[in-house]
This record gives sequence, C-alpha cells and structure tokens, in this order.
Amino acid sequence: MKKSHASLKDIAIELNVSISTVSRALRNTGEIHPETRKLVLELAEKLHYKPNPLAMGLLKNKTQTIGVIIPEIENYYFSNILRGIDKVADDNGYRIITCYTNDSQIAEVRAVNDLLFSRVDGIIACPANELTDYVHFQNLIDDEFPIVHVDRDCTDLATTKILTNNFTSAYTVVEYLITTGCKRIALITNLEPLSVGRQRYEGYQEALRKHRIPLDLQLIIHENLGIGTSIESAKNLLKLTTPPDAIICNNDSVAMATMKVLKDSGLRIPEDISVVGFSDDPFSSFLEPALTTVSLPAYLIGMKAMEAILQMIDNKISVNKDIRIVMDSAVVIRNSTKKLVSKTV
Amino acid sequence: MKKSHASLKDIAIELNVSISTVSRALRNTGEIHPETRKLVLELAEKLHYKPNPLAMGLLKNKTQTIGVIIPEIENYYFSNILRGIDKVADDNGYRIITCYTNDSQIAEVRAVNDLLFSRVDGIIACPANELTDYVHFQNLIDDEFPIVHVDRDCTDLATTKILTNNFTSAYTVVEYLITTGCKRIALITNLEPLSVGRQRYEGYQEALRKHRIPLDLQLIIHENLGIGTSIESAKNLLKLTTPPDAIICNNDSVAMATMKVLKDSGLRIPEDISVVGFSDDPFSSFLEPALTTVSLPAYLIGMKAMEAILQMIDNKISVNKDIRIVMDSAVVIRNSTKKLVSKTV
DNA sequence: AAGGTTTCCGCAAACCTTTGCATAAAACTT
DNA sequence: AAGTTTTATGCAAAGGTTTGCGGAAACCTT
Repeated sequence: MKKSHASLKDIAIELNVSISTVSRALRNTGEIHPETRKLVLELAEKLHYKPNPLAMGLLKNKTQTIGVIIPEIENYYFSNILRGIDKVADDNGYRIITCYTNDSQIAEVRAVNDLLFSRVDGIIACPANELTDYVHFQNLIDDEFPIVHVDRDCTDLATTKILTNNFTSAYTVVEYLITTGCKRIALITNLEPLSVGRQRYEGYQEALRKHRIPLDLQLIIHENLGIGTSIESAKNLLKLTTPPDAIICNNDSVAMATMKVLKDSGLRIPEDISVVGFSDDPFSSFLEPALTTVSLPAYLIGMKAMEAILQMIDNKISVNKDIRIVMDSAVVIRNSTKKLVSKTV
Repeated sequence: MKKSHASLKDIAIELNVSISTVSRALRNTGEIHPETRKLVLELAEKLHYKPNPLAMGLLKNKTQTIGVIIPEIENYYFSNILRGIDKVADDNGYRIITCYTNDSQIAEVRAVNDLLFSRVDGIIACPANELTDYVHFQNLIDDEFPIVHVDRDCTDLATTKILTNNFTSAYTVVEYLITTGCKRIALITNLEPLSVGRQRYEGYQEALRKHRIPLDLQLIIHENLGIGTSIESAKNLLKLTTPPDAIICNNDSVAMATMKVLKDSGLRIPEDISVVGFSDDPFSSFLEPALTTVSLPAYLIGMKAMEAILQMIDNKISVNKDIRIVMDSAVVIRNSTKKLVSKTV
C-alpha cells in the first residue's frame, strides 16, 4: 500500500522549514512571517494535508470517536436510533463504533471494555434488558467518563438518559381501548428488569385502575416475545375461558404475527378483537387491517443522545449528572382498533 | 476524566527499569532476565495493561479498523450484512466504522475520504445504486488499498466482490411462475446502473425467452420503488388492458404493499395473481398469504466480505485481484404463488 | 554605534510503542 | 588477573502533532 497522507514533516522538508513552523502556520498561532505562512498554506492545500487523527488522539487524549452499545439493528426502532446518533456525529466530525449485545449482559460488559480500550471519547448505551448489575457503568461514572443512556432507565445510575414516555403511552392506549368498548385487554410485554415493557405495564395497570377494571394476570404475557414464538402466546390467550377483546403487543412485528393468529382463528379485527403495536414500523400501515400503534421517536432519541454526549465532551454540561429527558411518543390510530363513537354535540 | 489506562511508562517507573525493557518483557522478545520479566508480567497483569491502539496505529500504520460503506440499515437485508461483517471483525479483534450513503454517489465519495482519513485498514463497500463514476474506488485500487465490494458489481473494477446469483434466482422464480400457469409476469425492479435489479431483469428476460413468452415493457416497473410509493406502481399495473397474473417485487416490503393493493382491488392471491418478493424478511411468513420470496444470504455475504478483507490485510491473498464470489440464494415457496401441479408418476 | 525590542523560527518534550544498536555488567576463558 | 564472551539493559529514533522556551536576526532607538 502506498503512502497517501501528507504529514507536517513532508511539508516542512519540502519548504525547508521546521515542523513547528508548519504547524504554527496551519493553525495560525504564534508569530509567523506572512510569506512563510502563505507558502505553507498553499502546499498544505495542494497535498490535501489533514492532521493525522492517531497522532492527535495520542496528544489530546481525544479520538473524536463515540462508542455505541445497542442490543441489535435488525429492528426498525434500534436502527433508527443508530441513524439519529450517526447523523449528529457526522455533522460534528465524530466517528461511531457500534457494539451489539443482543441484550446479553456479558456482551455488554465486554463492549464497554472494548470501547474503552479503543479510546472512545464517550459511550452511548442502550442497556441490555436482562441487566441487573450496573458496575460496568458505575465504573465509568466513577471515572467521570461521558456516558449517555438511551431507551432504558437504570434508575440507580447518575447518567444522562434519553427516554420515552412508555408509562403514558401505554396508559393512553389502554384508555383509548376502554373507551372504544374493550374490557379484557391483554398485554404482551417484556418484563425483564430494564425493559421498557415494565413501564408500559405500570401505565396499563394505572389505566385499568382508573376505569375500575380488575387486573387479570392471565392477560399478561411476558415470555415468548419473538416474532415467531409470539404465535404461541397469542394462541394461549385465545384458549382462555374468557378470551381478550384487545391485545397490546410489545412491537409491530409481534402485532403482525398476532393478527395472523387471530384471523386464522376466524376472529375479525377490530370487531371481535383489537390489536395495538409499538414502534410504527414502515410496514405497519400496510397490514390488514392497518395497525394502530405507538410511534416512537427513535431518530430523535439518537440525535438527542449524541447531542448530550457532545455537550459533556465540550464541557458545556457537566459529566454524568442524573438528567432524564423524556420524549413524547404518539398513538397512531389506524384500523386494527375500533373507532371512538363520535360524541354528538 | 481520570487516567484509566496503564502505559509501558507507568510500569517502567514503578519497577525502575526502562520502557524498552518492559516492552521486551511483555512480548517476550530479545534477551531479558527471567526475574525482571516475571515482575513486569505481574505488574502488567495487575494494571490490566494493554498496548495503546493509537500508539500502535502510528507505529505500525495499521489501526485494526475496517470501514464499511452501506446504503442504509433500516432494511433487514443490509442490517444483516452488517451483522455478518461485525461478527467476523469481532472474532478477529477488528473494529468497524460504518458510513451510510442512502445510495448517493456524493455521500459515498465523502465516505471513502472520511474512512481513509480515519486510517482504516480496509474498506468493505456496497456501492451506491446510482453510481456511474468509479474513480473513488479506482484510486483505492491504484494505491493498493484493500477493498471488498458486496452485493453490487462494478464490472470494470478489479476488486474482490461478494455477490448473489440474482440472474439465476430471478430466472428460477420466473420459470416457477410460468410452470404454475402464469403468463403475464410483471417485474418491479430497480434499474439503476449498479442495482442487482438489472441482473434480475436479465434473468427474467432469459426465462421468458426460453418459454417463448414475449417481453412486454409495460410489465416492467422501475420507478417508485419505495414501500410507500410502490402503491402507485401496483395500481398502474392493474389498470393495464391485460393486467399481470404475477408480480415479482424488488423486496418483501414492496411485495407487502403490493399485496395490499391487490387485495383492496378484490383480487385473490394467488388464485388471480401471484406475488413474489426478495429478501425473506422476518415478517414475510406472517403476511396473508405467506409470501413466496427469495431468501438472500446477507449474513453470509457480510462474513465472507470481512474474511476476504482480512486475508488481504494478512497478505494471504494479494490485494485487489478481480475475484467474484457468487453466493446462492434460495426461493422460499409459500402461499402467495400457486402450487405446482404434482406430476403423476 | 551600541543597546534594547521585535519578529520569526527551531529545539525538545509529551503522548505511547517497538526495535536496532550500544553499553554495562556479569560470566567465562586461559 | 587479564581478556573474551555472554547476558541484560538502556538509548534513541520513528510514527505525527502541539506548544513552551530560547535564540538569532532584524528592526528601532538615542
């Protein structure tokens, strides 16, 4: 491989001046003869000189690189968060190194170590669902290392967190369903320690309480949450003595699979049973019926997270205060839920 | 932020020896007193010493980082390629920096420059569809810089390419459709210069030729290919004097949207019209009817690409030979196409 | 013309690592 | 005991950058 990048030394030799002179000319610092400066600038331009990021990294102890830890990207929600992060990073001259955890604690701990080893300037992490032990993050906090959490809330940890109002959106969805006449609302949700599903479960319970509907644990499904395995869960729900008249799914893919099961059982959606998803994936409006779902601000979450970490790096805000930024999500009502009877005025 | 990484110097000072002694002890090179070595090893272990990758990068001119250029990741196919790349990278101690182009040539040229500036050891790129000018890649080749292309074939370029047999899979699909009785087979496909859609179009034509079905250009749709905009295309197809009895879509999302249009028009799938997709996204088996589609070896493509670039870096194969590795894809027959009449023996 | 100021530039250290070469001390030879 | 070989270690350069400090030349002053 050929030498392709010009260094200060190259310019210095060609112009017969010292390296420091070249450096000063380029960054216009200290005293320098205007003519010398002009020559340096011209040659630098010609050679497309840019400072070597490795050398700068060594010197400044900053690499202009941010580590991102995320469960997966085969999922519209996460890939969108990543794109949001990348957008802001790109606009600010930062690079991204991404690590995937598949929601495994072991993988996450490894990822943190790998990223530190790579000398990233900060870490944006969506903690693994199954996480019960936060030491790998607490260590970062103790070292005053910039870190931002997205989507999932390690409540004990003093970090900046970009979250979604899962409690409220679940509450809103349940209340909406109740208003359309649903009485037995099933919830397919993740209840892993850090899952957003927990907050949704709380919102669900609160809405039921308000409307004086007793909680029936048979209607809470918190296992077999994959798109394939969720089939089983849906079938089990239908086997209940009094089956549900609405199912809230943990995401749109699961909603899709669930709808298939329901239709295969001869149920009409939404007449016999309503279905709601989370995320508003691009395909969701093409389902039949089009899926009512909660649109999550994934791209925005990514952008906010990156902005927050940049501010920490630039010392505009102090590192690792306990800041919670909660983003709004919107319920997108389509045809998999019944219409509200419009009130006559 | 506190100092968190031990350097050779730290160990040297603590042990009252020189830095070079520590270095030699750790890599067990040159002559060194066993006792000294033991002390160094113990302290290094205790301090979790690992060589600083920035310093190593400067010294060796290798960063253990690979650049990946990919159109997007909001798409199962591409996110899967990325995961395949990442898997092999991870297993070999390499990092990945990803750049997204959204199939824009300008973004791609910028990405190549950014990655070179970041001193990546090699680049894996899925060239932008709209690409007509290859100079940014040709420059890399001229510099003997390791590069692997995936998915899309810049035919003039002498690079290692990991491709899919798009010609064959399209041919097979068309032939299958013909065998099940379809006669007017529409093709929704990308015909941008580098698109895999071009190869599929060739396979499509060849199959028609073999079965003596004349090519009808009205049946070839090569614009409005997004999941949303494809609705329009599908509707236009149905307006034809003799509408198609099969539609091959450029991906599963488009197939999904198309199916919705067809069903909304009162057509039965597959009785009245067959639908085929490409990619085999996770949701495709949950469509109604379950989608017949071509399963693409995305993860494997990613793995192969990373393996190839590692071999180039390790000089196991010479840099940038014109190598074409064509991966097989599999037609997954579900219920959106008619069944073959089983031949009686 | 001698002294004081400016103006411009280079040296060297620091960040961290590897490695060829030199050197000191230890071990051996006779 | 003097000379030779071996063994263990340190120095310094290289990779690229920034920057405090010092020095040389040029200018100005009286």
